[in-house]
Amino acid sequence: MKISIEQLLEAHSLRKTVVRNQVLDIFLNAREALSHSDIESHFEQVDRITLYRTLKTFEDKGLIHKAIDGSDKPKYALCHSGCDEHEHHDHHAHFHCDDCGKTYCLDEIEAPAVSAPGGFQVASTHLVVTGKCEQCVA
Amino acid sequence: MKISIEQLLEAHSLRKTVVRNQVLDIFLNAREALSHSDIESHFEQVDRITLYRTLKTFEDKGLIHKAIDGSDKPKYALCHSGCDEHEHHDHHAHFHCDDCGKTYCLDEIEAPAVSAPGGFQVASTHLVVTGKCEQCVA
DNA sequence: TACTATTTGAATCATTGTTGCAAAAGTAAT
DNA sequence: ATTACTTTTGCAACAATGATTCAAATAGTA
Repeated sequence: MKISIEQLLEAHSLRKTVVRNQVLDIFLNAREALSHSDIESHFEQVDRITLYRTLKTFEDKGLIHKAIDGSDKPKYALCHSGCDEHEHHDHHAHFHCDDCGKTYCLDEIEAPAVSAPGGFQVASTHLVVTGKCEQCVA
Repeated sequence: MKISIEQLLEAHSLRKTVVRNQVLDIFLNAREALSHSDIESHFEQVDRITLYRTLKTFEDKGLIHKAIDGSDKPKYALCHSGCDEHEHHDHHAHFHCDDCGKTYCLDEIEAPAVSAPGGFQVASTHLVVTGKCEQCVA
């Protein structure tokens, strides 16, 4: 059973627009996290700025999350569920391939809880794993 | 007992220049990881490009390491020891303050070993902790 | 259909980062 | 100290990323 794009937008109280539909479609068909330019190259023509704003909106509303991978440019991936306007609940690790540069969500691996040294107040932890992905190992 | 800047450069077979001395001095006196612009603002006038190259050289040679903190701009901190041209040995976590944006090395906390899913070949792991730092909690 | 709020696209600007080349500075040998 | 050689620096030019402002287009609703 597949979640429709329209349902996703509606569930997060976002208007259904052409750009948002297209961007969500790209995310739904992607197996790795996507950077701004990754998404841009899926389009024949889009306004870069609109894309920035769309990504920001999606992140704010809890449809996608930033995949911290240690690279210079931010990448995004779909949230699974339970994320909304008020809080993200993605605590899985992310894998970054040193060869091809792609980033994958490792949904099975949780970032460990950490007790920070005195004075520091911990809000969340992120685990980044680097190495070679399936394609690049072969 | 203090390690001199000259010794540091010599140990990593780097020429002693004015810019490198100044940049190293800044790192030695910093308690948090520094971004390119952080360092730039310590100078009265430097060439931005020279700074980029200096940081790259220092990282390549194992004097500093990139502190992955989930922010958009890379930050760097001094390596403690044991890092050289061929390999970095910094496996400690990094703390990123959501308020002030500063990033600190958590030398006591190690990134956990991880067994990635089939096909993925793990090279290294990084642990990023976010929250509020001492100053911002107070 | 008409009204209102949101979204989009275009222009403009700021920041970050790279590359090529000539001048300057460091290193080593005479 | 002077010379010769290599590395580093500074400058110019360029590319990519990202934010802001404003008017036109579009979505949602009465």
